[in-house]
Amino acid sequence: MANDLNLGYNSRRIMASIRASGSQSRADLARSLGVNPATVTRLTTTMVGDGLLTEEADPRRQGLKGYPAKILKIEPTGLYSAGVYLDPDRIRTCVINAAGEIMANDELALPDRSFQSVMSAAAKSVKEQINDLGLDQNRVAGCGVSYPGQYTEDSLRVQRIQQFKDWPNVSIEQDLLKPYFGMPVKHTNDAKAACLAELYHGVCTDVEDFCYIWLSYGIGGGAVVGGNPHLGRVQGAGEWGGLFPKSNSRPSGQDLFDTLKEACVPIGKLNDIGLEHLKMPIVHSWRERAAKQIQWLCLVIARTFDPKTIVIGGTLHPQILDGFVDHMVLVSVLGEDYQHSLPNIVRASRDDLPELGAAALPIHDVTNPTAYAGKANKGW
Amino acid sequence: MANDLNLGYNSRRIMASIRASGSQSRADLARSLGVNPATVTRLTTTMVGDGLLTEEADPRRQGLKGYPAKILKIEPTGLYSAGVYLDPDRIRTCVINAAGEIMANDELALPDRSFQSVMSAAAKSVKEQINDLGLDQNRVAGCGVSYPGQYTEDSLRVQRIQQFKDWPNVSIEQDLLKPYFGMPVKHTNDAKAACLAELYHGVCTDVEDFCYIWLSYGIGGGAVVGGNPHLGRVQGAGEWGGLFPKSNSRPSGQDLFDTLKEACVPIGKLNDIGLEHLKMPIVHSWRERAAKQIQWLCLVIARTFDPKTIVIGGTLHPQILDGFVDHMVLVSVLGEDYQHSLPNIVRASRDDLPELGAAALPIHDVTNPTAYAGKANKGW
DNA sequence: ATTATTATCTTGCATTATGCAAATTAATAC
DNA sequence: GTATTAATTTGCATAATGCAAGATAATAAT
Repeated sequence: MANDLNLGYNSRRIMASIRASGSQSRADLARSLGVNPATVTRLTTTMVGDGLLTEEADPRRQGLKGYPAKILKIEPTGLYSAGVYLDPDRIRTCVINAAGEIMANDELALPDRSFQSVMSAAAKSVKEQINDLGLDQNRVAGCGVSYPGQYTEDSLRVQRIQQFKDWPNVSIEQDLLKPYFGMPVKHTNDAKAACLAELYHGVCTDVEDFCYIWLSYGIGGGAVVGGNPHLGRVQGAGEWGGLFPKSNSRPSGQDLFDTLKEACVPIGKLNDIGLEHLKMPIVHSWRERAAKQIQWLCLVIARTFDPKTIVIGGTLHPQILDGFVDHMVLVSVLGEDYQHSLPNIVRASRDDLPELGAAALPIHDVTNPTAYAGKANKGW
Repeated sequence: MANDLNLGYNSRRIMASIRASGSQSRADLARSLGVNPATVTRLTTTMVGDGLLTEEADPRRQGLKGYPAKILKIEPTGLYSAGVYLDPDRIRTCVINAAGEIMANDELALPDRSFQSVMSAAAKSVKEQINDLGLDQNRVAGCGVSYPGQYTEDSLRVQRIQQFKDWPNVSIEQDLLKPYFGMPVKHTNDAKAACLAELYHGVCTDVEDFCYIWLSYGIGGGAVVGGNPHLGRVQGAGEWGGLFPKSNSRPSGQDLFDTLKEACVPIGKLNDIGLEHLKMPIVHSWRERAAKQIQWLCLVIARTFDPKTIVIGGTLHPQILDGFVDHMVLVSVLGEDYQHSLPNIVRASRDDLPELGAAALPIHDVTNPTAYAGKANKGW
């Protein structure tokens, strides 16, 4: 399957419903999706046969009348996906299963920054993992690639990433990447990948509309509308960083980095920030100021996208990110004139592994109803 | 038809394609929609038979080889829709055809502000127009209702409008309005209705993703994502007004109104602003300041939704709105650190008739693919 | 003038996905 | 042991589409 795996629209809706609402009986699925029970039976029997779903007894249905429902759950071993995260100075790779569990992962130094070297090294690592795990390549949905940085606008609809300026323009249409990996490859930036990680394996599996605030060296993010990542005209949707002009202080990791440097507290990189730094007054006041800026950003998000949930995550020290969420939870009014209750503001759960979101990209392509690109003959 | 009119998914896609790209041959439709020519033939023949589409000779195809294509256009008389706009002190109603032409309209004073009186009066006016035009009720898709104001959050998902505080909570689910009109009724606020007017009969018929800045007494707006209005958690998506705290000066009609009042230039209502006011220095400086605020808003929109187009419209004096657009066109850089070209920023074309957008609501429901709610069995 | 070429449109047949209704199944309730 | 109940399955009908061959109406070539 996988590469020949071509799930129909309602099969994808079944996958989405189980991911969002958990394991369900066929009857439940039929009710919630508004399709005939017979249809669910037919679709799920092939899906169970293909190893995508598993049947098990319903523990909750003890003592009730009627035919005991058989519960359908997503079979972790039914589908796998590979993920690659490209740091400026290293490559992280992984293979995940359908449950979002890391089956294997690896970290390697960048050979050099040429497109060929980077992609060859990444592909080699991924292929090794698939081999070592003894996976059938047909069960691997594809490989996702993510990287830090925003997109720059070019002629045509081609994008380029700042960290790798000498790369050929990697377009979504012309697949430059597939030759390296020998399977479908999709790519996006780290923040948008983090979005997908939460949508598929994190705190937003049951949320149709949410926004993600991704705090790393820069301030990135993304928006999911109707269960689908919304990218925008120049792939700039949800790139909140631009709301904080670089000439001012801003709630970014680079800003904290610079603040520490000015205060003569030398750190090599963001990850070097430890508990001893968090206790420092200068960091404390930075966190207080940044929290207020994040609050303003949440207000802007609430007034633009008005999402159900706002997720905060990134590579900043977890305690700093936790602090931002705590700040928002303590706030009773989001901002001036904001008459509503706060949207649900939560901490990201899968921002520790940036390659996980990348790996979710092919899964999305293969199993999400909104990504369905088959013949369009919806209903009658 | 109409009330029994139940267009399938691909039939709706055909309507959408013709609306967006203009009259097309069946072959063009088949190519652009990615469906078989035979399918287009079958669907369009019934649609022509139902009077939704008309066939005509293709003038451009003179002198070319091959079977001369027959061009399909939307038949204006194939579908009608009624619209109601509720001002705080008057009711405006209209009936439009499928081409968005006003077939009849009316303006009446509010009898009183009770729900019953307002709805009865509006329904009576609409029914009279349908009768006078001699329309088959089955050709009327329904009635749309719009009104100024934002939604307030209530328990459950019920909304209420400030101007009509004593109204029963009008939910989208439980249809309180249908009994008055005897046909399907949908409602939304004036800004979101204006969005639809541009999407169906204005400057955004070919734009999948756009944002609308609606300037009236207040600052409203909306966002269309993937050809569908995005509403948000508390129907607050695109309500940009909240980005300008009321404690400060803001680019709203009320703010201009107050500015004039302070300068001892008494006007009764927004519509009283005439050319003589536009020449005044105080208005000039207000416009300059407001234009900068609108520019900032465009920057925020570009950094959140990143839409293809931003539409500016409303009930402010047209020259003021034109001025905002002109300001944006002259600006070469949208804002600090904004590296991209500007989104397309245009003047609304259908903001003169607020009831028009309301009338587009039922048309959207009946003909838009994204609003298709039939059995979900998209493709194989 | 006739034939070839071309592109659009249409029709017959096969296929896919689904709904409906009746039948089957496995539990509890009486 | 029989009735009731709810989930699931199966047989049959139906809707929507694709494919391929054919019909149609124009221009181009001979």
